[in-house]
Amino acid sequence: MEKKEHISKAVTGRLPRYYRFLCDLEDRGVERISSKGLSEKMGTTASQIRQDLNCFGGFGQQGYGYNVRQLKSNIAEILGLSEIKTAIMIGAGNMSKALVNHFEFRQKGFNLIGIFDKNPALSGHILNGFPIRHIDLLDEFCRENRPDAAVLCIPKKEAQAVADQLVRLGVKGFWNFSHSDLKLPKDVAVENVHIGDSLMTLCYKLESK
Amino acid sequence: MEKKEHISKAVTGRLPRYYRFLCDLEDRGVERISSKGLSEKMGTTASQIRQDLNCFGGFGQQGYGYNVRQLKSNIAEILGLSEIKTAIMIGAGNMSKALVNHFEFRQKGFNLIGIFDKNPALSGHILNGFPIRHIDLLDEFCRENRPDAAVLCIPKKEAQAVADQLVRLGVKGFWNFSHSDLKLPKDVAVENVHIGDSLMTLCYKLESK
DNA sequence: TAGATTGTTAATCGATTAACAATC
DNA sequence: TAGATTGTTAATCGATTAACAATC
Repeated sequence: MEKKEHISKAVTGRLPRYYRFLCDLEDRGVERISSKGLSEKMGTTASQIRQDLNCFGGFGQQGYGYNVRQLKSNIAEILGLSEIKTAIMIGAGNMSKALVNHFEFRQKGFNLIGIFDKNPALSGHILNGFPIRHIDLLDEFCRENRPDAAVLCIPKKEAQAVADQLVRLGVKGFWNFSHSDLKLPKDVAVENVHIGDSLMTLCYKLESK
Repeated sequence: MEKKEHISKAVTGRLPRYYRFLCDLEDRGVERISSKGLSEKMGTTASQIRQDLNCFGGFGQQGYGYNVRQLKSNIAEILGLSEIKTAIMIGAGNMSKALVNHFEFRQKGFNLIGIFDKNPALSGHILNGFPIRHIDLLDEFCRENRPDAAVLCIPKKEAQAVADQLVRLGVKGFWNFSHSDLKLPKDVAVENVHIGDSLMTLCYKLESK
């Protein structure tokens, strides 16, 4: 019932997965689910699910469980998915193509509004409806359009400099696919997708069996 | 000095990042580093670093710190990077292209040995030196080449079925880029790259500021 | 030797699980 | 009402941090 003051990273880190499973349940036409039922699907404990959700409010009903559609919408609200943010993409290589063509930014709370690349040969090309702009136009574009976030699909060496530039231009969040750890002001949000670390972890798991 | 019996997931999850920073230090010609020095670079505590490393052995020296090259090689050994494993890739879309062209599998402990796609039109095409094979040839190929792992770059709906097939064929590890959670036997290793979850997390971080 | 820094134990902190009264 | 299942508190477990003796 009571909203907690501070929510731990452990909890917020699990919210997207809850959301994903609730979307799935809704798609299958499931109307209600108990913490027990959901825990079995997700491979966690009912206790943890209830504990997690109650950080944000009492979304369930004793004797009934949780209404799938409602809980999904509650979590969407918590995640901020309904307040669509704007994002630009830096780099127009294969990773960018993969994201632009196969990834639903909108469903994850973002509206892609521009793509930039330093290669002049790409300028003017269209990526799934988006014209690629030269990186020199970044300043102007940002001043006019004030993007909330940037997706960095550029090499390691270029990432920090571009990120710094974007911070100066008011960008408040980074989705970082460059294989590097960025040093940025504390009020700037960063989500790293370190796929190299992920593959090494798989290597370790295979090794230790 | 003593190797621990069981290593927690929290610890092993940090190893790739240690490795990354040590590679970086080596590249810059740094010979030695103290836990304090490394902790400052990485934004952790010296205590945690020493604690983590001592799960696997006493790699440092009192009064000196750690030898960068040696520690890097120790961690590579722990991660199993030197025992190269074989991997195949399922799906030959943009994500696959991005990985094949820009990602160093070898450095992360894997040798890519084949790419498969269900689209016959792609069969025979070459991706960065790798011929794309039709998915119908998967069984035969696996029986002959016994890949250790598979990289799944296919849509959600197809992922589970292909994974099941591959498990039957002896594949022991999955690097999963499909936007789904796979249900697999416990002795099979899975590393999920849920980029959707990652972007939602960024959305949340932006929201809560 | 004196200074530095590890390896390791003990103390703290946080997260997960268990239990159960509240209540639909 | 009786059964089910939540919300929430208490107990357990694990992970991080602090401290310091060992030692290079």
